[in-house]
Amino acid sequence: MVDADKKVNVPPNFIRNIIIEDLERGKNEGRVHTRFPPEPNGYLHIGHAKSICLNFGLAHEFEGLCNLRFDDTNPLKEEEEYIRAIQEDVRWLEFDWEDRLFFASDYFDQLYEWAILLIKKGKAYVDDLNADEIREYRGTLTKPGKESPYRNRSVEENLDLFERMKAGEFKNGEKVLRAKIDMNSGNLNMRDPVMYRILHAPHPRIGDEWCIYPMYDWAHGQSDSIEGITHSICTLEFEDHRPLYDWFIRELDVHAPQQIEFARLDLTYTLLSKRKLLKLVQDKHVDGWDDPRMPTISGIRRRGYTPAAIRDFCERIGVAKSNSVVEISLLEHCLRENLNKTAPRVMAVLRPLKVVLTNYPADQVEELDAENNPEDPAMGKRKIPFCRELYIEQSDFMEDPPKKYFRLAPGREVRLKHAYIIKCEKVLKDPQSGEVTELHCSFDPDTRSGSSGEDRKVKGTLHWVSAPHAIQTEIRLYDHLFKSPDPNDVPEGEDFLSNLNPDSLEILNGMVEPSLQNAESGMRFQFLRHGYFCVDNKFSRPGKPVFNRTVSLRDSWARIQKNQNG
RNA sequence: UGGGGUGUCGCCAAGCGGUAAGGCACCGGGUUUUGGUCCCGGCAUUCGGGGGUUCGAAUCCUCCCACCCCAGCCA
Repeated sequence: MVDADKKVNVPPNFIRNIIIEDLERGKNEGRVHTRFPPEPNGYLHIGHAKSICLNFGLAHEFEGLCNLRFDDTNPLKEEEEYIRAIQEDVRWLEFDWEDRLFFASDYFDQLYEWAILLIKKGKAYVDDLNADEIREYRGTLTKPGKESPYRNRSVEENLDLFERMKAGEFKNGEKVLRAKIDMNSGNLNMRDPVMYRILHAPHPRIGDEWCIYPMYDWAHGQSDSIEGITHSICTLEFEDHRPLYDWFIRELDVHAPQQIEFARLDLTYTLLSKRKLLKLVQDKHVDGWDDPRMPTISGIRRRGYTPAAIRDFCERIGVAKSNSVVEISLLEHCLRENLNKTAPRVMAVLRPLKVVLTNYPADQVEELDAENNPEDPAMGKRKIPFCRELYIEQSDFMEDPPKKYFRLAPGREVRLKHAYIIKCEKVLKDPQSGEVTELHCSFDPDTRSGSSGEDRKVKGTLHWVSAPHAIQTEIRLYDHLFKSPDPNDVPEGEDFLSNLNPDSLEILNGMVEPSLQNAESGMRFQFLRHGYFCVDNKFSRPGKPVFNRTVSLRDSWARIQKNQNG
């Protein structure tokens, strides 16, 4: 039974429609079984999240199953570390493969037997051509290929040679096993594709057992078949490979999964190529795979993104076949929407400006009530200290303010959030630089929040912290890693590195309210009027949190200024 | 005429012969002790282009155009 509630919440897409049709026709005995098949050669990124959400989401929606399978057919590029990290990331996104963790390497024996079967059927042969020769013989996009001189060896000879390949009698590159299909096909994948290559290299998971390794094209479809996968969902570039996968399945006469291709995710201001992300890591342009500016799952996790926001995003972008580039603003919208409801509000001053309340008793400290989240009263209240000396944001004061500036200026009044209305009486400056160093203000004792005088209205409300109680904290402001919406859009002769945003990280020494003293790694907050921040899981120490800006709040004042300045 | 795909608002994306959903972005207005949130309103006479079929076409036919993928013993 398919849950009707689940159905209405999920927007329609063509893959879902295909599955619904299949189910109506009773295909696959009504089963839906998908899989997420990463290669453990790098960290997962937001593009993989789209595939994860699709595969696990569809399985969940139709009461089916989704496997996690590592396509570990190339020991030269794959590592144990990636296998570990990928599982952590999928789990963090809150998907569960239960006991169905598989590896293509689980199937190497079966694949080997099937290869022998194809040899016996005269559908595969051992080729002595080297890599360059194979390329030459393959022909070009517009020119048909030529048959290898070794193409018509006897079954017996092929069997013997293939066995000796496995036994380690030949060096890397000396021989390959190829499928015998059609050197004239317009589809290059059908021009006798390589099934096995010789690689005298240990496999990160199964060690030295093999010195011949199956190619992805030979391993992938059969792995899906073995697992009883009903819908093999993959990206567009494999569309051309489908006829080959179908050919193998037909020759082997085994369960046929249905491959369906969709367009991979592309995002503005970011790069989603494993190769390029690896380069950023290796060349130290970022602080590892989990740098908060990276689009990797581990990076955005460290940045403070929530699994719910990512899942919501993956649902909203839809699934289709046209190449598309999604604006990063949609991701940020999903994040803000989620964090708005869940993140407790606190006050933090990023760039402090001292304020002295001249008519407030020097030795007095008040404990004021502050709601933790106006969106959710159940989150309760906390106490914040208030006294004669405070810090406000430098940008919340201007000596000569422009029109529509609602903040503090000489002679003007503002409300301090959860506290009193204050009035700027005097501006102190550095005689040398002319820089504003301190403000002397008066406060109106009748206007305390929660008191009868609180309904007096002023234009602006500022956040603040009590100077003697505030905790000095490192605050890291992150921005897009690239300054161009399309990082690959560069002048002739340059590469994406020239589009790196030099201002993607700004480290500040801010002042935060005392309740944040013991905030634990990973905790998320809204810094009032600034944005959402989380406690960094790498640089924080007990009692000494470091905050990452996850995403800023929407800033309509910035927009007004921008429009005013043309 | 190498093969395989895709073209609906600035960005995604529904739609599958009955007269263009929705989200993001953007622009107005209201509420607000976050210039946040929330609320209300605006935003494609038109679906890559030309022909055709039909009472009726984004949806069917036809020709054309643009863009993406494929020549790894990578995945």
